[in-house]
This record gives sequence, C-alpha cells and structure tokens, in this order.
Amino acid sequence: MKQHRNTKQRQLVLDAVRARCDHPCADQIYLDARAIDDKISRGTVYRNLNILVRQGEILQVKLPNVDRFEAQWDKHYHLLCTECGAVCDIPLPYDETLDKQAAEKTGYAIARHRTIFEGLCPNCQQK
Amino acid sequence: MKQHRNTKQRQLVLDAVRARCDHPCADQIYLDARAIDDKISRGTVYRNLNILVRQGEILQVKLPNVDRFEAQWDKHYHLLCTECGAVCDIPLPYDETLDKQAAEKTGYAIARHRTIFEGLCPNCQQK
DNA sequence: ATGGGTGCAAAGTGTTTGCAAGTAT
DNA sequence: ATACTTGCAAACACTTTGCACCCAT
Repeated sequence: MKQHRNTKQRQLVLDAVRARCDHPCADQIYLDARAIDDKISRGTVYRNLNILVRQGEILQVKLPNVDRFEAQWDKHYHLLCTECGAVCDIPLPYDETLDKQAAEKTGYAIARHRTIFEGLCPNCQQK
Repeated sequence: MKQHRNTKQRQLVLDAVRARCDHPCADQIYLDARAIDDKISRGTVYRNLNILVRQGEILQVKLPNVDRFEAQWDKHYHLLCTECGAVCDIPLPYDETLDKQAAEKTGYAIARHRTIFEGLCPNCQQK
C-alpha cells in the first residue's frame, strides 16, 4: 500500500468532514474547505476523500445520486428522508448475527452489511 | 399521476428486466432491448426504467457506481461481491420490526429499509 | 384529436485523471 | 533526492432533457 503524507489539504478535508454532522456530500466538503483555503481544488478534495475512506478515517454512505461522508467509523445504520434528502444516523444496534446468517446461507465471506431506512422526517410529514 | 400508455418499447424494457436474474444495470438492459429492437434509444430505456420503478413494476437497487434493476418487487435484501461486482438476492426474511423500532426512535414515518451485504463470493475468495 | 412516447443529440451531474510544478519525508 | 500531492482542466461514466415527429387511446 502506498504511503501517505500529511498535507494541509488532506487535514483540511478530514476536519471538514468531522465538523459536520449532516453527512455532507463531496461538494459540500469542497465548499467548506474552500472557505478556509480558497486555493484547494475539487480534484484534491475528491482524491483525499477516497484516501480517507480507504484508510478507514471516514465513512462513505452510498445514496441515490451522491455519496455522503461522515467521520464516525463504527458500523451503524442510516436514515434518509426521501423528501428533503436529510440523512442521519439511527440509534439501532448493528446486528452482527445477520452477517453470520448471510454467510451460512450463501457461502460468501461477508464483511459487513449496510442498511438505509427510508421515510419522511417530522418536518416533511406535515406537508 | 400521469397516465401511461402501453408502448412496445416500455414492454420491451420490462421484459428485459424480467428475463435477467443478475440485477442488470440500465445499460445492460439497453443492450438486451437493443438486440431485439435495434432502434430503441438509451433515453427511452432510462425513461421507462424510471417509470416502471415509480409504478412499482420493478425494483431499483442503489449500488456504488450504478443503479441496478430487478423484476422482483417484494422487500428483500441484497448481496454484493465487492471484488467482481456480482449481485444477488439473499434468502433472509425482511424484518418489519426494524421499521417500527426506527420509527419510534426517530419520529420519522418509515416506509422501508434497504440492506446490502458486502463480501466475497466463493469464486473471488479463492484468489 | 389529443397528449403521452420516441429517437436523437446535447446538456447535466458527480467523479476521476493526466500533467507539470510543488512539497513532505 | 525521491516519490507522493497539488491545482487545473479535460475527460469520464451515467443519466436527464429539449425538441420535433409519432402513435396509443
């Protein structure tokens, strides 16, 4: 594996992810980083997000159109409001036994599972 | 809701999804449809896939890079081989109680959840 | 006849990449 | 000195859309 250096851009990207709790998308992180270093480029942000994901520093949440990121790295589930697009973590325990069951039934070597709940947030329900 | 007509193109797209069990992506469906009607266009395939998903005729599976589709419409979970990209349905029961728990804990009106297991298929484990 | 549907090509969106210059180690 | 990183812009992959014509109802 390639050895990574500490650059202020990479640190900036990591800080930007950590500073937010709303699971920002890459472009949001770019904007946040840009507000501090107005020279940083989109390419650099995308590259660093990918590196940080690979290093396990941050988590990538695959959603319909865009990927989102978050600094929390333990296994947990997500909740998406299908109306306004808000994403939040959900306080349900990660069920390890599911991975075992799936492995037994399929012969796959299961690393993990990802669960995304879909619904309407309190705000959007009122409309 | 807009009223939809029966066109041979739409039927062709639906048949193409039904004919496959490997969760094809949009472009694969386009190619399959193209093999039968060499005049059908990508735009039409994409448009019809979206319509069919909205109508509940087919299911859309959101994965890393591309969306995949399948004709089975009941709630169930998916298994992705992170090496070769194969996708299959997984014979675990859909857990309705999770939706209730999530709703109670968050105040969201939960419609459903989607779970994707990640691992290595038997083939890719050998390498 | 009416309004949804089609093919085509252009435009979007989100992300990756080639390159020359810069920099952490 | 070495080789990883950066900014920039061009390239990509996938999907949507505007338009004029077509066709199911």
